[in-house]
Amino acid sequence: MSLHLYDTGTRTVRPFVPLHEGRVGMYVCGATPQAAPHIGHLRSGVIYDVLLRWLRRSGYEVTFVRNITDVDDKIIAVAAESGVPWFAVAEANQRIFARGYDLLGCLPPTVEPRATGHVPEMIVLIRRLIEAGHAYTAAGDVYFDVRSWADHYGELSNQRLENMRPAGDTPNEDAKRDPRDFALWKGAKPGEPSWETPWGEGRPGWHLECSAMATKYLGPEFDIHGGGVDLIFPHHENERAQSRAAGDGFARYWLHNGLLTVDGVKMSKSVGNVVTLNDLLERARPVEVRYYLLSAHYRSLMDYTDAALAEAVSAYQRIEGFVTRAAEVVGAGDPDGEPPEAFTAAMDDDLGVPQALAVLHETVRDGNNALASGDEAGVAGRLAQVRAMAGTLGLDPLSEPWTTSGGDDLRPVVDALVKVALEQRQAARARKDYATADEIRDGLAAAGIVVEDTPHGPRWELKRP
RNA sequence: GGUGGAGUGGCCGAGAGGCGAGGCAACGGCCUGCAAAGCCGUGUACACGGGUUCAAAUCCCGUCUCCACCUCCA
Repeated sequence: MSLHLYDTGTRTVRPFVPLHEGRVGMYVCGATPQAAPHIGHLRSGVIYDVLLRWLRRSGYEVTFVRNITDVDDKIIAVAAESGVPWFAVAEANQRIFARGYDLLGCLPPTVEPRATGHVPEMIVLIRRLIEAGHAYTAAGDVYFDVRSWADHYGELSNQRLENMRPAGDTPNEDAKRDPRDFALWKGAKPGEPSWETPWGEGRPGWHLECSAMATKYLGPEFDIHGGGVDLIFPHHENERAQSRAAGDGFARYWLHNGLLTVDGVKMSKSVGNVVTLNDLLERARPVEVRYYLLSAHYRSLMDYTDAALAEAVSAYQRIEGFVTRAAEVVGAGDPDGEPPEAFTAAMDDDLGVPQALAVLHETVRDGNNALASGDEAGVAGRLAQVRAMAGTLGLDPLSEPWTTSGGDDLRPVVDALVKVALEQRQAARARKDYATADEIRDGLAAAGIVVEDTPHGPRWELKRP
């Protein structure tokens, strides 16, 4: 079976066939950096990172575009409140987003375009829409005329025009031909950032930028467009309307990830239940947070609790424990081996990461059995499979960025010291002086070193916080 | 009112007509001087009520509860 993906546009899982053989163009709606990211944003980042890795592993050359909406109403509002320029608000928060993605092991996009850098492309798109009769100017703004596209408007979100409420995206509602028309371009207001256009000074409407940037970097028609389910309407519906009304094919597959709630409620500032990456990092390492964010299917609603995160930590450490012990016996081996067929089948089935993780855990169990029975060929085989699977998900304990942790240079030094102590402990054990043996182990434990006895002799690890 | 989704064992969480995904926790056992890690075993799980079927968590009808979106959203 080849890759199948759920497409919001058709509301079915269908075979993925790229527009150009061997190549994939993928656009994901990234951040509006009006504030620091919460874990919902990061879940989205990790999900599309896994899709990117899986596409590449499947042999596609992927162009991955993730935008930054660096000017919008909220950024302007935050700027006004805090007395900081709007671009400083966007820039500062953008950096925190980038750090969060990096910390969780997300590969960088091919290009990360910003709305403010693409005003010329937006102007061209607006002109095309006006010429085609799908947009008009009114009261200094430019609007998309939804009734001129009535046969198609609502196709993505499966809604009918007559059931839609007014857009309410401008103080000039009366100037619109239809209350459901949405702004392509907003006329300048005093004190707000603006750019010059043939229709006057102003700034982009929210949806226009994504159409302009996606087609600039991926062409008029491209393969995948992703984002959170909350973007289906109006954002993606409007993007689709603009681009298709202008004559572009636009996205062929629409993917939407489920949201992440906290104690059953969507995160929002007004509820005061926003959980940030830093909150999670007090309870788990970044790779464990990543494992947690992948533990539910990408389209499922996920409810965050501290207990669920703690379970993910234990589950990940089971994988890590096997990989570490196996590598000590047979060496790290090749990180890019072939994953088992069941894993590939799970991933091909609309990115069935939870099932893929089940295959991974089963392989870990087999590997642990091989380890216990001294079957080194078995260990090496399982280790290669586990690393291939984990690596595909960005979770391989022996691959970047999870290998290098602080103080690694000191590891050989500590190892030599611990070995001396362990030799003394072994000697004590040999003469059945268990009081002394346990004293040595307790002493090491107090220094943060955990000792385990294995068939191959004692081994040690730094105790995890 | 419109649209979409969810309810699965103590917990998380897949699956979508027929062998009990997987993990976490718990209990029993094995291994161990003890421990840790690991392994083996232990569960009459599918919101409720009907129906279809040889067979339903899965399909159909009805009901309840919850969530999201319907122009701020990932």
